[in-house]
Amino acid sequence: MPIITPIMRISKHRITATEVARLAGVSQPTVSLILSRNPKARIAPETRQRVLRIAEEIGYRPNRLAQGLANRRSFAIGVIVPGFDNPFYVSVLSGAERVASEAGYAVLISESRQVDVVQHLEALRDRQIDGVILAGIAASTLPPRALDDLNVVLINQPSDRYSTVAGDSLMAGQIAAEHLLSLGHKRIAFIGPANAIPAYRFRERGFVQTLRAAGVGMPSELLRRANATIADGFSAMRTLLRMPEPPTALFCANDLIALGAHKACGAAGAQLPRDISLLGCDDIEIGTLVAPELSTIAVPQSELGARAVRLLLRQLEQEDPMPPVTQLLPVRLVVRGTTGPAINPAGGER
Amino acid sequence: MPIITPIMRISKHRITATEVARLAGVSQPTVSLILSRNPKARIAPETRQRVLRIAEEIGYRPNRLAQGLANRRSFAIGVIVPGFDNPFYVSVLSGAERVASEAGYAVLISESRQVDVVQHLEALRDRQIDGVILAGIAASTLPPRALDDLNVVLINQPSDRYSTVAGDSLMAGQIAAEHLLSLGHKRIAFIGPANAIPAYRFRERGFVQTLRAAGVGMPSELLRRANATIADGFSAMRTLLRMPEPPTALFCANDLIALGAHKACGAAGAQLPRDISLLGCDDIEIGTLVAPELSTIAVPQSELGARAVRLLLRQLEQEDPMPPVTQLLPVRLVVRGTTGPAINPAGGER
DNA sequence: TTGTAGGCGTTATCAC
DNA sequence: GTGATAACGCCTACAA
Repeated sequence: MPIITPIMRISKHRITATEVARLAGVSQPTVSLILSRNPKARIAPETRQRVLRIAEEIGYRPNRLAQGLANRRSFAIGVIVPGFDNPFYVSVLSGAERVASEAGYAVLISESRQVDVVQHLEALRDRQIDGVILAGIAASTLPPRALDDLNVVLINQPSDRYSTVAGDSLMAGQIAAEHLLSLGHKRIAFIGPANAIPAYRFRERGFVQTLRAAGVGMPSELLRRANATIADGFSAMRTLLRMPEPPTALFCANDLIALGAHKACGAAGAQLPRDISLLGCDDIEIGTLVAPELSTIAVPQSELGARAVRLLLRQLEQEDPMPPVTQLLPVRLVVRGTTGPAINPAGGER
Repeated sequence: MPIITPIMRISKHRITATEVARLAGVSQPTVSLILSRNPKARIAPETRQRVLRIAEEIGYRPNRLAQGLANRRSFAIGVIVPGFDNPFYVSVLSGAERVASEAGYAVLISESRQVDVVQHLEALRDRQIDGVILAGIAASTLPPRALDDLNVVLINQPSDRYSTVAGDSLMAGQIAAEHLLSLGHKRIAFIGPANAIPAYRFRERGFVQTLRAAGVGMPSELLRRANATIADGFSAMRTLLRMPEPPTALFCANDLIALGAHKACGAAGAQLPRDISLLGCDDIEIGTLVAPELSTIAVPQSELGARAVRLLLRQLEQEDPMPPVTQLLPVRLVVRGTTGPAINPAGGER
């Protein structure tokens, strides 16, 4: 143990509050009181100044782990998403990270391909995580107690047990239908996942219901199932294009599917939007990369993440558990290059 | 729902090692010894069994914060990237997360737009982070002591102070040049960032040097500066296309730039690859979305992240600081639709 | 206004 | 083999 000047450190030795206290000639709790806590603590101004100065001088920084242990909280939140291959979740994460880090919270990420969500949750629990944001993972598919005594905010799925931030998926479907109908389309298809996360189901429901209300049915062969990926969108679209009487318009449960469909159209020589109108949902950035650019329903992705964190943090302040709240964010139609007027009003002459 | 034995907790009350010890009739440190540590601990087999059984029964899980405090480490690593708008970093992150979480490490993310890297680093330090992975951020641009006594692995940049995992950028440039040369191109351009992270500079250098070695110079008007984004790639390309004598081939410092260029070609009516050959670098997935698909130099993105974490973990095992190592991963040419033979061998007849 | 005592849940170091 | 005892660095009482 080196005998150096009182203040100098050869690094390595971490600077603790005790250290500061010693140099300031006060007790360690006093330092703690001054440094981190509510300004209600009544401290002699001069003492406060001295402690602050010394802390500053020797570069004291509280150990968050120790704080966590004492406080029984970690000032960290977890964000669980199904995968980063969907830019939607990346944007959500980005928004969440921004707000969280501004508030001094760390963000622990887990990319969970459905199966290991439970393990990730346990790992987060072990770290005394303050809260968890679940995006793209249906809470209802988790084992019953997986989320117990965990502060949770869901993204894009309704729930009466947990707080939720979501884009208005039902409305998205409705807007999509209205757009395609207003263009004169009558033979309209949908591609979306089968047993998937709630947002997709709502988009589908809103879409189909609105069509039906307008007297435009959707024959079952025009309702295609595909996972929410480019590849599956591609093959689903190929199937549609090979039908004797393909649809003149198509709504996809998300942009990835739509981009797959876009590609399939290109490969099959179908002109967008002349031969077929294509509409996605989410408004991920790469939709503007393809030609023609993808028409879509914009969902405020990073805003979802940002709000989810704010909601979570608000829940953390309260000590009595808050009743779950739901924030439904508006979506809006973004018409770009892949939707246009129906050419064959009655269909069938292709 | 299991039978409620006297042991059952009404939740809330966290189960601690002391709890287990009490039930097993041993001391708490003994529990700790049995549960978490090296099997070298000599414990009576029956005691061990009993403790393990009870721990299992009441669902004991060690508090990672407490472990961290005692161990002076957190079993967490930080990953800092400039932004998630470049899919390259997302893939790196994804690879890193996978390996880290398999090893029981948490991943704290920071999306740092250059300015606040230092603050993020301090926040991570406060959390007793075990190590940091820096991707897309030039270590040399950080203030001198920003990385002090931090376990660091850099991605895609050389360093003699820190360990590094990188794609072979020099080679990437060389391969790019050889590919375009072999197609017969003579009038060749490059678009890349000016004062940017090392990888881009090396790609440029390898490219230019190889061209020069082949006797093909690059006039300064064919060397365009642009940030590594789609938008900037777009406008740089537009400038090139408006020249009296545009290049017949083009290499971009990364795929985002190339995709912007791709779009600019589409907008200007230039046919790829007939009028111009376009080559990107990275091989991000969306390069296959556009038509024609983007030719590129593939960099093993998630592998970079995965290896960076493995390297970091290895460094953590060692207690004597390891000398920094550098792993250079091979890159490879991926010819898709945007590169083809030169039409005007001598150039100038366009 | 400040110091003392005790605790958060682990791990490490020793005696026994 | 096992159990006290003492850290780890902070925070919350409560007493002075």
